[in-house]
Amino acid sequence: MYRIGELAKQYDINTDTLRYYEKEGLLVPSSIASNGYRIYSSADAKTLGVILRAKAIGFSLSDIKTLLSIEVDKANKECLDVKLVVDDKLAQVNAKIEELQTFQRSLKRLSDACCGGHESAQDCTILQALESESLTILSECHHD
Amino acid sequence: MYRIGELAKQYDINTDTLRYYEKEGLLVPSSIASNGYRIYSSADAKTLGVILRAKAIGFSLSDIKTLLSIEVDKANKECLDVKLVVDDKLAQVNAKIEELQTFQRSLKRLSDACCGGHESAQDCTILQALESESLTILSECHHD
DNA sequence: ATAAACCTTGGAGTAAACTCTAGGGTCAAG
DNA sequence: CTTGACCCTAGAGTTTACTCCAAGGTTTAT
Repeated sequence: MYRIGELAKQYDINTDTLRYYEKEGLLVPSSIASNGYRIYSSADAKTLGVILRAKAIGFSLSDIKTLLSIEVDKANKECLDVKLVVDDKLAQVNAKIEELQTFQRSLKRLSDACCGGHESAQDCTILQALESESLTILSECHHD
Repeated sequence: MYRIGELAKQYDINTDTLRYYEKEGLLVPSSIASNGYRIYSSADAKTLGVILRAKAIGFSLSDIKTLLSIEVDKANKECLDVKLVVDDKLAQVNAKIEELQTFQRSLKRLSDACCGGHESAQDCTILQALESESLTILSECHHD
């Protein structure tokens, strides 16, 4: 049994974070002492471990809430239910990566076209590209 | 010369966005009519074009502000100044991509290890991985 | 004269995941 | 009996880039 400060220290997080997780329904302490203090059981601590690990992998608190709801009703859930959450997240991550790679290509093309020297920025190709309506430097040429 | 609604329509954005850009110091209309209406010049419109293109590439409004401040003082700036902004952004994007690729690998390993079938989630490898303190499934084995 | 369409300001609301503050109660040690 | 460390609640603040709202002034057309 731990008080909020003990649990927070153990997992190196803020006590406010724990109160926040409670408000969000992620981790409700299993009991409240007569003085109003939150009391966390070892099972609560274990759940916190799951939350923190899932967060480290990149799940949002909302994803984690779904995962935990499956966890508590494991017996009546299928592997499929769990895998769907993971695969959905994977699709989101893949989409985000592709979006960023598009930015990356644009930036690289911009950077490569610029001498980056002590010449006046008056004729800088980067500024010209941003001023030009066609953004020729950035457009990928899919035609030959 | 355009009124706020005309300029917004021309670039297919909200008038509130223009007022927001003004508040942020990105695009201040070159004059105000006697009735208090904002009046945008063609130069203002051109600047808005730059802002919107830079945004499409992935620059934040704060990045764009830096870029614009260089732009207005081009003559006294060097290519280097411009390139530094772009390269800095490129480094941020690269870092973000790598972070996401780590998530991607973790998620893929999690997903691949799960049958995803109608079996009970009781023995689901994904849930087991999240419950396990070692996260063995997720850890990359750099040793042989 | 009046309605529609435009403009103004100031301020609130949105998502995400906390973090911090104010003001106060609880508990153990000296 | 008071000091310090801990706990409580409610609510505001953080970041980014807007979007929406209320309450009102202006312009244009009928």
